[in-house]
Amino acid sequence: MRRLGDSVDWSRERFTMDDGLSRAVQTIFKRLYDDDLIYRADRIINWCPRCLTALSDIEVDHSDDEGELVYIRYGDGEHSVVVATTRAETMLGDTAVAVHPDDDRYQHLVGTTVELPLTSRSIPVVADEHVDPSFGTGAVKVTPAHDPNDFEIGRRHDLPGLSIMDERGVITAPGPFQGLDRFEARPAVVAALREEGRIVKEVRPYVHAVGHCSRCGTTVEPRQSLQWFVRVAPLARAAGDAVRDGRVRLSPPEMNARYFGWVDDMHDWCISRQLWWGHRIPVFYGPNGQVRCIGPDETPPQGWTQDPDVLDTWFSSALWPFSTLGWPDDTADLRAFYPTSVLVTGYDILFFWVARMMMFGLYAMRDRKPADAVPFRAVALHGLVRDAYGKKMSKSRGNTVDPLDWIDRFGADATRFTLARGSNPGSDTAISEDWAAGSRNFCNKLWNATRFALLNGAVLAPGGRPPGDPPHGGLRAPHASLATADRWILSRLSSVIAEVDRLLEQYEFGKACEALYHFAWDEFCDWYVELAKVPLSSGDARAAGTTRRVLGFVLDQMLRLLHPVMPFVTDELWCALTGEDSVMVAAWPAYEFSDPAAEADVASLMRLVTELRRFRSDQGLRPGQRVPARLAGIGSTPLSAHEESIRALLRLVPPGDGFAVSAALAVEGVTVELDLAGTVDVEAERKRLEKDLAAARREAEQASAKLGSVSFTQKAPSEVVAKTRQRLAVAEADVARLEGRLASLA
RNA sequence: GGGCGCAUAGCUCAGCGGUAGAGCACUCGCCUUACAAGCGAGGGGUCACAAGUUCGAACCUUGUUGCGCCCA
Repeated sequence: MRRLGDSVDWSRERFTMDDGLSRAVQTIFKRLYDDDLIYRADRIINWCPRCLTALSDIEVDHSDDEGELVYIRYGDGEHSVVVATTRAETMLGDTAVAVHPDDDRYQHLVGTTVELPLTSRSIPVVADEHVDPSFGTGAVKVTPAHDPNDFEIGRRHDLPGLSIMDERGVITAPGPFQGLDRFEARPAVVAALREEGRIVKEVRPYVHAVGHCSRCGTTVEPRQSLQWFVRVAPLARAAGDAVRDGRVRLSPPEMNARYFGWVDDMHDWCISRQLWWGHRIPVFYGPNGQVRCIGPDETPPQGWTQDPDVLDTWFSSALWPFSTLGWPDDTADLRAFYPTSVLVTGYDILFFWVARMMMFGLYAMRDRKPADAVPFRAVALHGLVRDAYGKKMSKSRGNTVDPLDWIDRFGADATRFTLARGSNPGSDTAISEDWAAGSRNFCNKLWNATRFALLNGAVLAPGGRPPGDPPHGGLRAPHASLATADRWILSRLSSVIAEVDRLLEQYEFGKACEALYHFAWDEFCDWYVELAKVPLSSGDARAAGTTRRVLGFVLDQMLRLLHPVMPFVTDELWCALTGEDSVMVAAWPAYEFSDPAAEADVASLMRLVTELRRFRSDQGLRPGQRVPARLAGIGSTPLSAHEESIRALLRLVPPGDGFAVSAALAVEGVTVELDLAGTVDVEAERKRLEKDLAAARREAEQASAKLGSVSFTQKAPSEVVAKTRQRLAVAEADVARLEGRLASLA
């Protein structure tokens, strides 16, 4: 972060295990406990037999794995039922068989008992609506101590839970399987059942979803145990409401659906972990079975013992927006900075972290007015960084990027700009060395542009004021001494400032970068700088002076705009340009100026120049070769003031003695007559004209087809119709001109 | 199994009712005095498929196919 130039207040670095944060954890735990929002209960939880700890729902990763589906017959003859299972060993803990109440196949069994194989037990058959009659045989084994759904069925039917496995996944049920690991017990149980002729069918491999510990990958084992929970219903509702009523804005808004889907249907949060690392649960047990939650300023009675479990790390992380500001004390920081303005984070932890910060923030600050209780007013969710082909980066794939390596090779600015440029809200970012190289090239471009400006005496008005007058306040109307090109670039600058402002406001960093990139490279460097060379070398001191001021001003503003995404180069260049201390403390651009006429004129100039360049290129003329030319009719066009610029950009020299027109092009109302010393490549020119003619004809056809439709002219908005008419007129004129030119070539 | 999203140029992505765009890659020509990590020009797309709505659809609706993500 430091090397990327992140401007953060390092003095506020915090760790969730710091004293202050621990105090916040204890405080909120006690409040929740006293409000009956934290409870301890015997529940089925996700258990990792390797980490030996409970896991919350979101710490379990599901994947489709190959397993087996085994059909087992319970009971005999009339009194038998076949159940299907992927975890055969759990049958040792079955305490019922369940069927759907409307399932005719099993009506006669409901209320009776069947014999459970391999044990000497008989278990009841119960009817439960949650059984899916279409899955397997429609009858399911019920293992309340080892399956969450079965646990619920057990609760509804008052079935006992029979625990047959210890915390390491080793069978504890007395008998031949005792002491076997769950994965050893599974085939052993199946073999024993087969021996007894109870296996009806075996499907192998059977692909089904299996939960894995997100920390170590071990297959999760549902386990009934005593754990601590947060009763989330009221907290989650408040967290959902804050987004629903607009107090917190998610960006992009498409994330709302996901967020609501989560908070509106959240299971109670299992917060106890059987790990040695973390905040310990502040609950103490007395010698006579007393239980008491101890607050941060209390001391537990002598001889009491603390609960051995620790809290889920997301519990303390959920307090981050206020625990870092000194809460529970009413500190100046808390008053000044809570609610925070915007949380920038990846969408992958919207649930882990964002939803929980919302719940705890709203709960902890519930004494404030609702608008100020939220932990942040906006959440800007960005995507994940992926490789050049959009694939997830992973060590095993070997497609990871070390940012420090890129910083060494391409520079911090290029690395940072690449990341910012690829950032579109809510979607992932593909990055590659090609992009980083492109960003580095852009840094070089800025460097060279600034070099050019300084070499040519670019200057800034005192205080970085814009060129032209009046010098202060309001919409500035540049002085009449400004050239069209100057007014054009200033007008464009103003538009870009407004656009970048708008985009940054919406966290559209990629689009903001793109806008700046094109302005800086295509408009400023490729056109303005080239146009500026004319007055700078003209010997007209006044014109040169104006150009120097505009050059300086635009560069100054541009570097300020680029500074957030390219901090180092822009600071270096800006200081060199302005002689000030740092662009970091310079004001954000707010320049406003609009000159549509200048924009139109320069657009016309660009079209003319581009067309002539195309001609030169097609004719195989070297870029540096000077060609005598006459710009006939330019006097009556808006380009009349720009003949010198046009000549400079196109290397056209005035016609001398013996000037002989060998080619003439009509563009933008000007007929450019060129003397190519008689060496016109007729074939190339014919090809060029034929291509243009085909395009013009296609254009004319499209437009006239539209206009020929009565429903179009009647129903389409009049401005669209007018525009189409104009398109047709232009296209037809082009067709006529090109046909004429082609005829004259023959 | 449920929900959400995406299919646009070789690659990565913008555009989201009115003439298909960018960066990179590619082709050609250039040491044109800020920049060869550059300059100029160019080629390349029935906007996944099929119906529908509309004067008009890459864009709206429905379905199909293929991918991705989240949750069971």
